[in-house]
Amino acid sequence: MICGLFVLSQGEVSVLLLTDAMTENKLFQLCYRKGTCIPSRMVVLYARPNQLAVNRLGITTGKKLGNAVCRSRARRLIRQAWRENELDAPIGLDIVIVARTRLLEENAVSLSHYLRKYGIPALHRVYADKPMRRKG
RNA sequence: UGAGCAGACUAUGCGGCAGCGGGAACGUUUUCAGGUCCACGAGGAAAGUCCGGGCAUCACAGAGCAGGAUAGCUGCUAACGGCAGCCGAGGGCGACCUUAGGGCAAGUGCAACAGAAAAUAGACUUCCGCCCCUCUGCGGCGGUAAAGGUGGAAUGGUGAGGCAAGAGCUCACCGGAGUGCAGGAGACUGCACUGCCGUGUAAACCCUAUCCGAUGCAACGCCUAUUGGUGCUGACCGUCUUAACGCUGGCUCGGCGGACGGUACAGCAAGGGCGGCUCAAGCGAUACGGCGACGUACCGCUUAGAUAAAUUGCCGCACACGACAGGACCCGGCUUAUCGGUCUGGUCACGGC
RNA sequence: UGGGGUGUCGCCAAGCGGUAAGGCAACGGACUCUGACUCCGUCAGUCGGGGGUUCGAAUCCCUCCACCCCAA
Repeated sequence: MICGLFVLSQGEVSVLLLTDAMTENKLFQLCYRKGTCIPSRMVVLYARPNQLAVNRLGITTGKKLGNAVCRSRARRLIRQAWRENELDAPIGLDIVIVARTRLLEENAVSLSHYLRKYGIPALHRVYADKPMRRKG
C-alpha cells in the first residue's frame, strides 16, 4: 500500500521499502492472537515480528464505525498519521491498527501526536532489539 | 397579502502549504524504480439490489409439462413490473392527488361469532282463509312470498297502486343485466328498447392473454513461477458386460456417453500478472415533428478506472454555517435517506382598483 | 459483489385468514422448622416498522429496518 523510496540525508541513495501492505486474513489473525496489544482511546495497535526487512501495515475499520464514509475517513486518518511517523518505528514488524469509534470525533493531528508520544515508544519498549531508521 | 398544489434545477465557494490515484510530456538511466512539470480525479441518490437490458460463458438451450412474472386502453423504449397521455373508480371547495383496475355467467374452496337462514333450495317464526274443537287458546288443511332484533354481506332500493293477507303482481324514479344504434384508435361514453335479474372473496386454488434457457466480470480470455499426483479430461494397458447405469436445469419424451481399475505420457484446476475496464442505447446546445413520454437532423464535448482499493489533512476568508452520504463491469428505471436554496406554472381565501 | 434465510411475552417457541397455544423465568399461595422439589393460581404480546387486499391480517401482497448463513 505504502511503497516508497527513501533518500538518506547523507546523499547516499538506497532502495528501501518502508512499509508494505498486509492483505491476507491469516496474518491479521496471527497478529490478534499472538501479537502485542497496545490499546488506547482512538485506536488499538497489534504488533508481531516478521522475518522481513520491512514493516507490514494492516488497517482494520470494522462495521461498528458506521457507514462507508465513516470507515473511509478512519482509514485516511490512520494512513496519514502513519505516514508522518513511520520513520520512527522499529523495522521488521507486522502491525495492525484497529480504528475505534472515538477516532471519528478526533482530527488527524491528535492521532499523529498520540503515535509519536505513546504508540511508537511502546513498540520500542517491547521490541528493543529491532533496529530503527533514525534516532531521537 | 396569506394558505396550498404541481414540475424542473442545484447540492458551500475561494486561496495557501503538505499528501494520495492513474495519465501525457520532459529528461536521467542498460533496464526497472524514482525525479520535474501539466491538466484531470465519486453521487443525486454512487445506497437498497426490487425490476429490465447490454456484455460474457455453458453446447443443445430441442418438444411438452411444471415453475416464475405481468394484468384498464393507446403509445414510448434496446427492454421493463418503468414512463407519457387517456378511460373507469375514490378523495379534495379547488389547483390536483391516489388507484395490482382481466375473469367468481367454466369448476372447486372459504365466509368465525351473531342470526330463522350464509349460498341452495327452502325449512322455522310471523301474516291471511277454512275446518275440527274444550269454541280465547291449542291442533289440522291450505294460501302467500320475505316482515323476523343479527351481520361486512340477506334473493335489487324508495314511493304508490293492488290484495283475504301478500308479493316486480303492476307503475314511476334509481341501481344492475341483456340487445340495438351512435361516437371513439381503444379502454369506454351517450341514447333507446326489453325485462325484473340469487352475495362477497381470485394480493384463495384456478382460468384467460402476453413474456421468460441457465449462470454471472469473483463471468470470461491470455501469460507465467512453484507444488502435488488430491480432483477432472484425454491417451495406453487389464478386467467385466449388452442390459442396466451415468450425464443432459425439476419431470417426461428426445439426445449424449459402455463401466471399473492401473500406468503417471500430455493437458487443465489451485498462486501472481495482464486484458475484460470504460467512447457509451454517452452528455450538452439548436432546429423540426409530437398534447406528452420521446424521436429525427446537425454542431460541439470526452468526463474516475482503483485492486486492501485513490478525492484527504492543517490553516485563513466569506456567508445561507454546510444534510444524506463514497465508484468496483456498464447502462435504463423503481424504492429508500436527505440541511437547505433557486426558478416556472396553476388554485383557494381576504383586501384594493 | 452475488445468493439464501429469520424476526411472535424477559428467554425458548407453536400457530399460516376468524379469541395469539405451551414451557422456562417472574410474582402470590400451599407443603416444610427453613430452603429446594412438587402442586395451585396470577402476570406479561406495537406478532420488527409502514402501507395495501379483505367484513376481518401474526398469516396474503408491496415496501423499509435489523440480524444470521453460504460462495470468494
